[in-house]
Amino acid sequence: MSLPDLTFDVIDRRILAALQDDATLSMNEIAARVGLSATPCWRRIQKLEEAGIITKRVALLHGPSIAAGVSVFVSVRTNQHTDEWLKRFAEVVSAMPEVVEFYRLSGDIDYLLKVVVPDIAAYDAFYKKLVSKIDLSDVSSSFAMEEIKYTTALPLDYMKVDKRPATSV
Amino acid sequence: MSLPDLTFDVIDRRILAALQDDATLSMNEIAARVGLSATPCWRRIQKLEEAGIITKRVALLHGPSIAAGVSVFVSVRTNQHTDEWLKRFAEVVSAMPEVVEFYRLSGDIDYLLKVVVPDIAAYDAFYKKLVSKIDLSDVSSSFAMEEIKYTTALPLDYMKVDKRPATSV
DNA sequence: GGTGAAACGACCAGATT
DNA sequence: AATCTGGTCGTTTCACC
Repeated sequence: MSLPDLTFDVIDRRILAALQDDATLSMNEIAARVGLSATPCWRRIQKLEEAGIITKRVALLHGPSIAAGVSVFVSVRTNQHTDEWLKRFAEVVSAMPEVVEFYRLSGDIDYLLKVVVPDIAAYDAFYKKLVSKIDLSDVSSSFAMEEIKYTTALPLDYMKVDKRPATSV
Repeated sequence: MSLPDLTFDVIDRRILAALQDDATLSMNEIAARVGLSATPCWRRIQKLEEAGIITKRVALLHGPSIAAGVSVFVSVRTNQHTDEWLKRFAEVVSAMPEVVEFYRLSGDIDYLLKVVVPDIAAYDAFYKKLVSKIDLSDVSSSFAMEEIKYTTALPLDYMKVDKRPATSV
């Protein structure tokens, strides 16, 4: 789903950058940071939310502290390709809380899952649960030995920015 | 980095669940939801932040609207394994804003990157930039055709929970 | 753990540049 | 469009029970 094509200016981009990094900033802090006063800044943020550009605000947790410190990437290949099977597969997998990301891919791997568990034993249990629920022809797992980078901040560098006297959003 | 082992009770878990899902909830809303009044609830959240369990609060954006709608998974195999090379690799890749996740893996693939770009052409440019910066023996890319699930919410199901008196409802 | 209250920030309206 | 001012309302935060 792609939304109505909007145009942004530099200020909008700065606002998004700030909020992507820290959603606890007060209106005054954001306003100061982007070079605006509080009110127009607030209005812009309202619009960005209404337009669905800002989708939600969430707290991020430290995995290891809550027994969710091990990430596993699961590659799935299948020979089943009916709509029926696919629908069920998507539902079953999406419902599992350990699965934090789930994509259909191009290339020789059909699906990729990112799974978060406390340890290898728990992954084994997860794996068994998974394969018991659906028929998968080929599943292969890789453990993340090290998380070198993880960010929820999308690159804003590709945003088309209107140089205009700010008729934005 | 794993933090001092704390014990949680059911209330803490509920608080984390709420905040993982929606960080805009007011103290009163959270308090009501977890069965507590605002102040003790606020104190718990303070502690969870101080302890580093809650790491940050961020806004999530709608990728397609900001020209960041295409995810690519990049598998890297290398024969270089010196600390020197590795350090440089980690630095160079981490500094690229298109790279939103970056792991060292077990198994036959050494590194996995999740890269976000606006389109295939931009990925091609990214790829060229990447390989120009560091020597990589084997790089293979898969495009996400469909994002079936993406959540920043870690599973709380594995948290060890103290059944202690701890609470009144 | 709870209560009450002061301090603060969000939100909105009106007037102005 | 942006800014400023003012005022209300809800929230956060803290001293105290």
